[in-house]
Amino acid sequence: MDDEELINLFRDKGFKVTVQRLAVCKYVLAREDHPSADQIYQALKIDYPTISLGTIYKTLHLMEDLNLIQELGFKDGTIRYDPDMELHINMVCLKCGKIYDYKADDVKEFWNTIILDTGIEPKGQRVDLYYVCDDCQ
Amino acid sequence: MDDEELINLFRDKGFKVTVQRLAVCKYVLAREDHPSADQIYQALKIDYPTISLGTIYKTLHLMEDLNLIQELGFKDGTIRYDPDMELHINMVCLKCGKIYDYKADDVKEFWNTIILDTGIEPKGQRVDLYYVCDDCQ
DNA sequence: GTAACTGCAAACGCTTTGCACTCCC
DNA sequence: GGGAGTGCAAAGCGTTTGCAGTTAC
Repeated sequence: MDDEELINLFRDKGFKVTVQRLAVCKYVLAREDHPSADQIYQALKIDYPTISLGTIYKTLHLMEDLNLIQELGFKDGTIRYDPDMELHINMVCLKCGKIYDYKADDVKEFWNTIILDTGIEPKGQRVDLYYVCDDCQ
Repeated sequence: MDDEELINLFRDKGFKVTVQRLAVCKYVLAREDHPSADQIYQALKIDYPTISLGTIYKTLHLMEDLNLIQELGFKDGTIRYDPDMELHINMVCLKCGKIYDYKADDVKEFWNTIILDTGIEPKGQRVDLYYVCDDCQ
C-alpha cells in the first residue's frame, strides 16, 4: 500500500491526513516483525522528535478499525501489531520475541474445513506457533 | 485430575500443598470458560475470604510452570487461563468474551502438517477463532 | 473558521514485588 | 525449627483519557 492509497483511504473514511498518521501507518505496514507500540515510538522519535505515544496508540486503533492491522495480545501483557491481514501463522520466538509470518495454503484449507464443520461465521482468527528461532538456539 | 494427583504433583516437584493452591488449581482445572485472574479471585473469595489476588497470580504462574494451564493474552490487555493443554481451537465470542474449546482431529492433522513442512520443533501453539456466540446474536 | 488531531501529563487497570506473618513438612 | 507460602499494600508498566493548543481542510 503506497502513500497515495493510504491518503485516499483516510480521506474516503473522513479522517484527516497528518504527518504523524502517515508515519505510523507506513512504518507498521512496512515492518514484518510485528512491533510493539513502544518500538514504533522509539523508531519514529528519530525523524519526528515531538511525536507522542498517545498519538501512536490512537493511530494504531484507527488502523485496526480500518482493517489495516490486527492487534495480538501476549501473556506478558504486551500488544504487538500485525500488518498481515491474510490467513497466516505467527511464528513466535520464545527467547527474543521476534515474530514472523508463515503463509501456506494449508492454513487456508484448515480454516475452510473448520468453518464448514462448525457452521460459524468467523469475525477473525489467529494462529500462533511458539518455538526458538535459529538465532536463539 | 483429582485432589490426590494434584497433591502428589506438588510434592514431587518440591512445592508445598496449601489450601489456597489446591483451591485455585481445582477451580481453574474444572472451568471450561478460561477465567481471568479476577474472576477466579471473585469466585474463591466466597469460600476463602482472606485469599489474595497475589496468591492467585503466583499459583497461576506455578500452574503454567507445571504445564497444567496455558496463559492466553488478548488485545484488551487481559489474560485468560486455559486448562486444556491438548490441541484445540479457542472459540472466542467478541461480545461477551466467553471462550470455549473446539476439539477436532483436523486441528491435530493441521499442526502435524505445519510441523512437517517447517521442520520446526514447537514449544506450544495457540489457535483462536473470533465470532459472535448464539447468546449474543 | 472549525472540527479533528496532537502532545503532554495525569489517570487507569492489571500484574508484580517486598516484606512481615503464618503454616506446611 | 526453618523455609516456603500467604496476604497486604505499594510499586510497576503498558495503555487510555482529558484537555489546551495546533493543524488540516
